[in-house]
Amino acid sequence: MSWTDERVETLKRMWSEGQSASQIAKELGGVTRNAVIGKVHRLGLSNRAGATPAAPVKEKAAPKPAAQPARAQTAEQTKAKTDPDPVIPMSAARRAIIPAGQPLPPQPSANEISPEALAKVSEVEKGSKKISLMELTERTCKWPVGDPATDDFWFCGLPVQQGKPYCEAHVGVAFQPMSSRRDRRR
DNA sequence: CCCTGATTCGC
DNA sequence: GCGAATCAGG
Repeated sequence: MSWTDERVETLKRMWSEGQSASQIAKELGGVTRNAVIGKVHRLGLSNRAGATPAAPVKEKAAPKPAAQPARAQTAEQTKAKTDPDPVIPMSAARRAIIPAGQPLPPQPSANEISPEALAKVSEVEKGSKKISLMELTERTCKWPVGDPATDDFWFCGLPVQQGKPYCEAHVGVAFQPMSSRRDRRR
Protein backbone atom coordinates (compact mmCIF):
# COMPACT_ATOMS: atom_id res chain seq x y z
CA MET A 1 0.00 0.00 0.00
CA SER A 2 1.17 3.50 -0.69
CA TRP A 3 0.18 6.89 0.62
CA THR A 4 -2.36 8.03 -1.92
CA ASP A 5 -3.93 11.43 -1.51
CA GLU A 6 -7.06 9.81 -0.24
CA ARG A 7 -5.29 7.72 2.35
CA VAL A 8 -3.29 10.71 3.51
CA GLU A 9 -6.51 12.62 3.81
CA THR A 10 -8.03 9.94 5.98
CA LEU A 11 -4.90 9.92 8.05
CA LYS A 12 -5.03 13.66 8.59
CA ARG A 13 -8.69 13.61 9.45
CA MET A 14 -8.49 10.76 11.94
CA TRP A 15 -5.32 12.08 13.51
CA SER A 16 -6.87 15.47 14.07
CA GLU A 17 -9.87 13.74 15.52
CA GLY A 18 -7.62 12.31 18.14
CA GLN A 19 -7.69 8.77 16.84
CA SER A 20 -4.72 6.68 17.84
CA ALA A 21 -2.15 5.60 15.31
CA SER A 22 -3.19 1.99 15.62
CA GLN A 23 -6.82 2.84 15.04
CA ILE A 24 -5.90 4.78 11.95
CA ALA A 25 -3.74 1.95 10.72
CA LYS A 26 -6.59 -0.47 11.25
CA GLU A 27 -8.92 1.79 9.31
CA LEU A 28 -6.57 2.28 6.41
CA GLY A 29 -5.42 -1.29 6.27
CA GLY A 30 -2.18 -2.46 4.77
CA VAL A 31 -0.12 -0.41 7.16
CA THR A 32 1.04 -0.70 10.72
CA ARG A 33 0.71 1.91 13.39
CA ASN A 34 4.41 2.55 12.97
CA ALA A 35 3.83 3.46 9.36
CA VAL A 36 1.09 5.82 10.42
CA ILE A 37 3.21 7.47 13.06
CA GLY A 38 6.09 7.75 10.65
CA LYS A 39 3.86 9.40 8.09
CA VAL A 40 2.39 11.72 10.67
CA HIS A 41 5.85 12.96 11.49
CA ARG A 42 6.87 13.33 7.90
CA LEU A 43 3.75 15.36 7.27
CA GLY A 44 4.83 17.54 10.12
CA LEU A 45 1.53 17.27 11.95
CA SER A 46 3.01 15.73 15.01
CA ASN A 47 1.99 17.51 18.17
CA ARG A 48 -1.77 17.50 18.21
CA ALA A 49 -2.37 20.97 19.60
CA GLY A 50 0.61 20.99 21.91
CA ALA A 51 -0.36 17.87 23.73
CA THR A 52 2.49 17.02 26.05
CA PRO A 53 3.83 20.25 27.50
CA ALA A 54 6.19 18.73 29.98
CA ALA A 55 8.70 16.91 27.82
CA PRO A 56 11.83 19.02 27.92
CA VAL A 57 14.82 16.79 27.57
CA LYS A 58 15.56 13.15 27.93
CA GLU A 59 19.29 12.89 28.08
CA LYS A 60 20.77 9.45 28.04
CA ALA A 61 24.29 8.10 28.23
CA ALA A 62 24.30 8.64 24.50
CA PRO A 63 25.06 5.03 23.55
CA LYS A 64 24.87 6.00 19.91
CA PRO A 65 27.43 8.18 18.16
CA ALA A 66 24.64 10.32 16.74
CA ALA A 67 26.14 10.86 13.34
CA GLN A 68 23.18 12.97 12.38
CA PRO A 69 23.76 16.54 11.28
CA ALA A 70 21.94 19.05 13.43
CA ARG A 71 18.28 19.17 12.74
CA ALA A 72 16.58 22.32 11.64
CA GLN A 73 14.21 23.19 14.42
CA THR A 74 11.70 24.93 12.19
CA ALA A 75 8.87 23.83 14.38
CA GLU A 76 5.87 26.00 14.68
CA GLN A 77 6.58 28.04 17.74
CA THR A 78 3.25 29.75 17.39
CA LYS A 79 0.38 27.82 18.78
CA ALA A 80 -2.09 29.52 21.07
CA LYS A 81 -2.34 32.37 18.64
CA THR A 82 -4.79 31.56 15.89
CA ASP A 83 -5.54 27.97 16.60
CA PRO A 84 -9.12 27.41 15.45
CA ASP A 85 -9.56 23.98 16.90
CA PRO A 86 -8.62 23.48 20.52
CA VAL A 87 -8.11 19.77 20.30
CA ILE A 88 -8.32 18.10 23.64
CA PRO A 89 -5.28 15.94 24.30
CA MET A 90 -6.09 12.29 24.38
CA SER A 91 -4.55 11.99 27.79
CA ALA A 92 -7.08 14.42 29.13
CA ALA A 93 -9.93 12.68 27.38
CA ARG A 94 -8.97 9.34 28.83
CA ARG A 95 -8.80 10.76 32.28
CA ALA A 96 -11.88 11.54 34.30
CA ILE A 97 -14.16 8.97 32.79
CA ILE A 98 -15.30 8.55 36.33
CA PRO A 99 -16.45 11.94 37.61
CA ALA A 100 -15.41 10.97 41.13
CA GLY A 101 -18.76 12.17 42.32
CA GLN A 102 -21.34 10.54 44.49
CA PRO A 103 -23.29 8.61 41.86
CA LEU A 104 -21.80 5.17 41.91
CA PRO A 105 -21.92 2.99 38.84
CA PRO A 106 -25.04 0.90 38.74
CA GLN A 107 -24.56 -2.02 41.02
CA PRO A 108 -27.42 -4.39 40.40
CA SER A 109 -29.15 -5.46 43.55
CA ALA A 110 -28.87 -9.09 44.39
CA ASN A 111 -32.57 -9.72 44.22
CA GLU A 112 -32.78 -9.18 40.50
CA ILE A 113 -30.05 -11.36 39.14
CA SER A 114 -29.77 -15.08 38.93
CA PRO A 115 -28.02 -16.87 41.80
CA GLU A 116 -25.64 -18.53 39.40
CA ALA A 117 -24.56 -15.24 37.91
CA LEU A 118 -24.14 -13.76 41.36
CA ALA A 119 -22.00 -16.60 42.53
CA LYS A 120 -19.91 -16.28 39.44
CA VAL A 121 -19.36 -12.60 40.01
CA SER A 122 -18.26 -12.87 43.60
CA GLU A 123 -16.01 -15.65 42.53
CA VAL A 124 -14.45 -13.56 39.85
CA GLU A 125 -14.11 -10.52 42.04
CA LYS A 126 -12.11 -12.52 44.52
CA GLY A 127 -9.52 -13.23 41.89
CA SER A 128 -10.02 -10.15 39.78
CA LYS A 129 -7.01 -8.38 38.47
CA LYS A 130 -7.92 -5.18 40.27
CA ILE A 131 -6.60 -2.93 37.59
CA SER A 132 -6.56 0.85 37.66
CA LEU A 133 -8.26 3.25 35.33
CA MET A 134 -5.11 3.57 33.28
CA GLU A 135 -4.97 -0.13 32.75
CA LEU A 136 -8.36 -0.23 31.09
CA THR A 137 -8.34 -1.12 27.43
CA GLU A 138 -10.88 -2.25 24.90
CA ARG A 139 -10.32 -5.80 25.99
CA THR A 140 -10.32 -5.57 29.74
CA CYS A 141 -13.45 -5.88 31.82
CA LYS A 142 -14.53 -2.43 32.90
CA TRP A 143 -16.69 -3.58 35.76
CA PRO A 144 -16.12 -1.22 38.69
CA VAL A 145 -15.79 -2.65 42.17
CA GLY A 146 -15.94 -0.65 45.34
CA ASP A 147 -16.34 3.04 45.95
CA PRO A 148 -14.54 5.38 43.55
CA ALA A 149 -14.19 7.86 46.40
CA THR A 150 -12.01 5.51 48.36
CA ASP A 151 -8.83 3.56 47.79
CA ASP A 152 -10.89 0.42 47.90
CA PHE A 153 -11.81 0.75 44.26
CA TRP A 154 -10.70 -1.06 41.18
CA PHE A 155 -11.81 -2.49 37.86
CA CYS A 156 -12.26 -6.17 37.19
CA GLY A 157 -9.75 -6.24 34.36
CA LEU A 158 -10.39 -9.77 33.19
CA PRO A 159 -10.56 -10.41 29.45
CA VAL A 160 -13.78 -9.02 28.04
CA GLN A 161 -16.31 -11.00 26.12
CA GLN A 162 -16.06 -10.22 22.41
CA GLY A 163 -17.69 -6.91 21.73
CA LYS A 164 -18.77 -6.39 25.32
CA PRO A 165 -17.27 -4.04 27.87
CA TYR A 166 -17.24 -6.70 30.56
CA CYS A 167 -15.91 -10.17 31.17
CA GLU A 168 -18.23 -13.12 30.91
CA ALA A 169 -19.26 -13.07 34.54
CA HIS A 170 -20.02 -9.38 34.59
CA VAL A 171 -21.80 -9.44 31.30
CA GLY A 172 -24.05 -11.90 33.04
CA VAL A 173 -25.20 -9.37 35.60
CA ALA A 174 -24.91 -6.32 33.39
CA PHE A 175 -27.19 -7.46 30.66
CA GLN A 176 -30.39 -8.95 31.93
CA PRO A 177 -32.73 -10.60 29.49
CA MET A 178 -36.20 -9.09 29.61
CA SER A 179 -37.55 -12.45 30.63
CA SER A 180 -35.85 -12.39 33.99
CA ARG A 181 -36.92 -8.93 34.97
CA ARG A 182 -40.43 -9.68 33.85
CA ASP A 183 -43.03 -10.20 36.55
CA ARG A 184 -40.82 -8.56 39.14
CA ARG A 185 -42.96 -5.48 38.95
CA ARG A 186 -43.85 -4.09 42.31
C1' DC B 1 0.38 -7.56 29.28
C1' DC B 2 -2.23 -4.31 27.00
C1' DC B 3 -1.58 0.02 24.83
C1' DT B 4 0.35 5.05 23.44
C1' DG B 5 3.47 8.17 20.49
C1' DA B 6 8.66 9.28 19.31
C1' DT B 7 12.83 8.33 17.16
C1' DT B 8 16.32 6.12 14.51
C1' DC B 9 18.17 4.47 10.39
C1' DG B 10 18.66 0.91 6.56
C1' DC B 11 16.28 0.53 2.55
C1' DG C 1 9.84 8.81 1.56
C1' DC C 2 8.99 4.65 3.96
C1' DG C 3 8.33 1.85 8.08
C1' DA C 4 10.36 -1.97 11.32
C1' DA C 5 12.77 -1.86 15.30
C1' DT C 6 13.35 0.25 19.24
C1' DC C 7 12.59 3.36 22.98
C1' DA C 8 9.95 5.54 26.72
C1' DG C 9 5.96 5.60 29.14
C1' DG C 10 0.66 4.93 31.09
